[in-house]
Amino acid sequence: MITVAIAEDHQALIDGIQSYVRYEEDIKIIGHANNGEELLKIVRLKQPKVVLCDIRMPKLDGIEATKIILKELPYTKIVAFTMFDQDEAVKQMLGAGAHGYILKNSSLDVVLEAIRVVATGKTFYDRKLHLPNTQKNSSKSVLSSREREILQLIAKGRTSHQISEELFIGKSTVDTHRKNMIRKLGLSGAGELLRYAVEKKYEF
Amino acid sequence: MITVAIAEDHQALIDGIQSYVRYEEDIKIIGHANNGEELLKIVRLKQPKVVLCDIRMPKLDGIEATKIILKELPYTKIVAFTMFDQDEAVKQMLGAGAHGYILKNSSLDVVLEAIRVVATGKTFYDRKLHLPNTQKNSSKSVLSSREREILQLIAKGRTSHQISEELFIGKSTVDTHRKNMIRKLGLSGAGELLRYAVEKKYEF
DNA sequence: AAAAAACTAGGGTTTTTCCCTAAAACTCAA
DNA sequence: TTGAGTTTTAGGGAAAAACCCTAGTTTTTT
Repeated sequence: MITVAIAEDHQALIDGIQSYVRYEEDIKIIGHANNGEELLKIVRLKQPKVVLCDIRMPKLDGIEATKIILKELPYTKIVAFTMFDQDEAVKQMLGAGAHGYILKNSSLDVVLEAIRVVATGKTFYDRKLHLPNTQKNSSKSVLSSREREILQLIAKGRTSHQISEELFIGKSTVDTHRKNMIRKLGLSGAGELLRYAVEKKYEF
Repeated sequence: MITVAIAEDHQALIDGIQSYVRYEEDIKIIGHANNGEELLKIVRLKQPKVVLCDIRMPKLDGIEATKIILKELPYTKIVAFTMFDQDEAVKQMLGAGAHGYILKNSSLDVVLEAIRVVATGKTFYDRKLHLPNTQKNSSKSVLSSREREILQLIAKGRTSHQISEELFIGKSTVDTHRKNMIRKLGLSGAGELLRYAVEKKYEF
């Protein structure tokens, strides 16, 4: 029997998972929390084999919670369950010691699979995830890494001139990158690119 | 029998809801989509009585989708189902004609309740929601309604010139509004305003 | 080694924003 | 109802930013 605790901001999703798991004979959900602090209490008390854990949570986020849990109870297996498919989020969560990483836009079957896999001591990464191998993926993306770097700054509302100063390159260079990105992405104008940049930060 | 379509970015949540609703005799989920465009197709084809709709979705957001659906099929009841408990999101969704608004951190029982209530023609607002007093809030807002209207268009990446044509006013007028908003919000430059506009649309 | 892609950049043109000023319309309270 | 304050409207010119064309250098891929 695999005992599981869920930490998840959205009660609706917890309810859904519980309903879905109810008739699985090998998995039992022994507790759930809506924030990181609650999760810690539950884990200390009930010592689940697997923790399913959102990254964005009130009070204590999933990354910090993971570190604390693994320090206190190193045999706990932790699966990150989140909407973020971003370099930083994945990197930090894995850095904290998570054993699996699945995305909320995957089906609940993937969740069950992940729980079963990490329970055996193996790791599990969502097939939709495209960035643990940071090297290869950067080349597959439409935008080059330099372009993405510049896009990050554009997303903050910076102008080409400001960006050129931050990156120690010429304004014209930033302009060129900007132009290329607009072309690659099929956009028209600086405004649309900025909009794209801000929205894509959260990986729609 | 209440027929329901779900539009939701996160497949995991759709699976959960479907599992949860399976044994409810009066509610039947006849389709689900992971983005706004898919939702439109399903709604046109199957004409559900109730649509459960996330705000943030790829391709077409919940607000735009709601407007389109209600124009084509005015008897459809739409419930916004989202993580955002923010003025702007609620206001816009209700402005688009939504009949209910529930939060993802409420339990799935609330979802069922909302579906049943709006199906009878009534409206349903999550108890956790704390801003239906639209009058007071809009006057309390820093920006005037015209300014917010323009900010909407700025958020789409439009230039002052484009906005002036859409609103049938002079470019200089849009410029002035833009300048006043930058001042009121304590920002510097068009880029930061655009960033603000895109982010604050859903108040992340 | 050649080809392709990425990164760099200058200079000139066009577009957009920014700034100052100001009038008409509307709002709300004295 | 008068008057002060706010909102919406707008012009013209200066400044800034973006856009376009071209092109050399470096890096990566084939």
